Amino acid sequence: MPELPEVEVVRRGLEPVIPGATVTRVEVLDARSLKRHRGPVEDFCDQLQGSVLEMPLRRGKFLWVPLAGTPAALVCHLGMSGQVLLGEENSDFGTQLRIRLELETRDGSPIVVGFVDQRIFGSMAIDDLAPVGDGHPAGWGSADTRIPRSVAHIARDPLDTAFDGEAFSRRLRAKNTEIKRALLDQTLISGIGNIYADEALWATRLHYRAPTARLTPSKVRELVDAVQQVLTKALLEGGTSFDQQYVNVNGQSGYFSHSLNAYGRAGSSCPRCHRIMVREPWMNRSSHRCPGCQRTPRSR
DNA sequence: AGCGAGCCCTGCGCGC
DNA sequence: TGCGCGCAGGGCTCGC
Repeated sequence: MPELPEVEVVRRGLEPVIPGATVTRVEVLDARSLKRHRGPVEDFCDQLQGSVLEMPLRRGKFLWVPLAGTPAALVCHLGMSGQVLLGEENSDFGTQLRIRLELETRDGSPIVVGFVDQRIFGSMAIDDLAPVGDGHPAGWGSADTRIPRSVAHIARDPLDTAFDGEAFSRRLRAKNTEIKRALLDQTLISGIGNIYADEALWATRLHYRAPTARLTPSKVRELVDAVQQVLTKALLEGGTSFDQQYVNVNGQSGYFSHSLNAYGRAGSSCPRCHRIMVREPWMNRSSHRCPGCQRTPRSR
């Protein structure tokens, strides 16, 4: 479940059960899901085993859970197809289960966390926590001002209370690149992926190749507003799911796919101007736009 | 600095 | 039925 709303849905699902829980057993079924863990599999297991978990935090698409009384956290990225599922001792998480954690919650009940990942682009890791530079909470979820080393380069996301829209605008307009590239640059603004980039660009009538240097401050403000709106709405609807691949911690799909205006709508008419929308190859992926209201920018 | 390509992977739906 | 192809919501590294 890759973009910000989907990851936040997962974080919220973990919120009621994770804080205060003790890890009683760690099972790594596929070591490839630890590719970002610096160290051997045993080291990951040993560090987690017996740890008490704190409130999960999220910045952009990264999720982490500080380990109580230590300067370390369990870091999780879902990649393209990762899921974090809650279950019981006898729950069947299927053949794509990569990591299994048995916990005892703070009220003493047993619970199992399954990390399921079809494509194994996602990962779990134990990583060191270091203070963020600005003194604000490091992410969404708790007041903790420490961030995992491997997440420190990720910019604050547009739903973060410490997100600085003016600073983003300045950095964006100073760049010599195209707007969709910039929206997907997680070191500039985080949490946005292919779906919500296409949605925000449609909402503001911008072509994905529009040069960032030509955007006015007010256009950037409009774009940031659109991004915040689409992420917030998607979150309220439980995220975007096209299939069983993208689900919350209970395996349920979100409803936002019904609200998409651009992504996946090639061949359908634009909800605004009724021209037929197109899908175009872009950066080994796809971009969706309306040829009527998102005109090709003049060449530089 | 920015960009394109390639890589990490599995599985689905499609056309032949 | 089977095969090959293109496709999929991410991120990182490399060489130019």
